[in-house]
Amino acid sequence: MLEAAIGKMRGGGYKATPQRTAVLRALAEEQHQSLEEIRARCPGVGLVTVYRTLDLLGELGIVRRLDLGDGARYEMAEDHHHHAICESCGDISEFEKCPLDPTLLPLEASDFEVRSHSLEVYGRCAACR
Amino acid sequence: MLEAAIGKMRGGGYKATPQRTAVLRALAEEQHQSLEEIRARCPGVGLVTVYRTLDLLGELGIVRRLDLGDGARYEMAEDHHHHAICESCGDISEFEKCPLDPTLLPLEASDFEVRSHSLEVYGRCAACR
DNA sequence: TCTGTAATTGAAAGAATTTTTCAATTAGCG
DNA sequence: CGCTAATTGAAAAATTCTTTCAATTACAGA
Repeated sequence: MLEAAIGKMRGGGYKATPQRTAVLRALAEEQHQSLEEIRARCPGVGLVTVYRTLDLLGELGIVRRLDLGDGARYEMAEDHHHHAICESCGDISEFEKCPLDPTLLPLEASDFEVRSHSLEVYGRCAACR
Repeated sequence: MLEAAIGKMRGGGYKATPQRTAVLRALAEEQHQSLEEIRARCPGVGLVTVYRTLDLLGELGIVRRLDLGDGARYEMAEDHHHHAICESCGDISEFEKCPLDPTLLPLEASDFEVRSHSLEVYGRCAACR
């Protein structure tokens, strides 16, 4: 999985530096991390490099940036999924099954070409009820 | 509409100051404004007061904060709607018809109590195609 | 394997955004 | 109309992200 990402970098003409792979490894350890959480997992890498690597991985489609109300978070893009955010404890969980009904999308009719979408569900998780 | 919001403020024990109503009026003029756009519409109101008013209106459910990738934006909560964001020109349009199929939501089964959701659709608008 | 070079790194400075502090002002109750 | 707790805003601080630039390094080609 990391190999695939590293290949994508090299394929794009970018160097696979130790710093970049360290950030990648950090991202692979847990989803939805804040910048400081990522930084804590790759202590040797400078702040600026982390930012730049996240940008690069974002452009390559390897990483996605989230903004769920409490600042920026980052996750490996991997498979299509959505987020369920508990308003009580802040826990973020993922679900794969996409509840979007494409036939209900009125946008194509209005000449808007849909490329992607993101869906966030807010509520209370099992533990908090 | 502004009256309703002002009533909600007073009902919550908050004062309806000229600054707060000025921010409300600014918000009513256009959806998805950045902080500076809002500020430009109520020049007499101090920066801190704008931030605090947006917080307050958010707590009261009158205003919603968005984060669509280019920093914070604010909109009157009003009716349930979603956003279509053009990746080319950045234009944000709204659509009311919710394409969520509730029967596909697998969350209730996992004891997650859904309270609300937000859906953003990314792509290219008619003008940019 | 070695070398040259363009890409990359990171410290420091800067910019942008949001929050805190606190003294002065004011909305609205009685 | 006066009192008081809530509100305001200027200044300073905190936080978050970006730019700059000299030093370092990955890796393509010899």
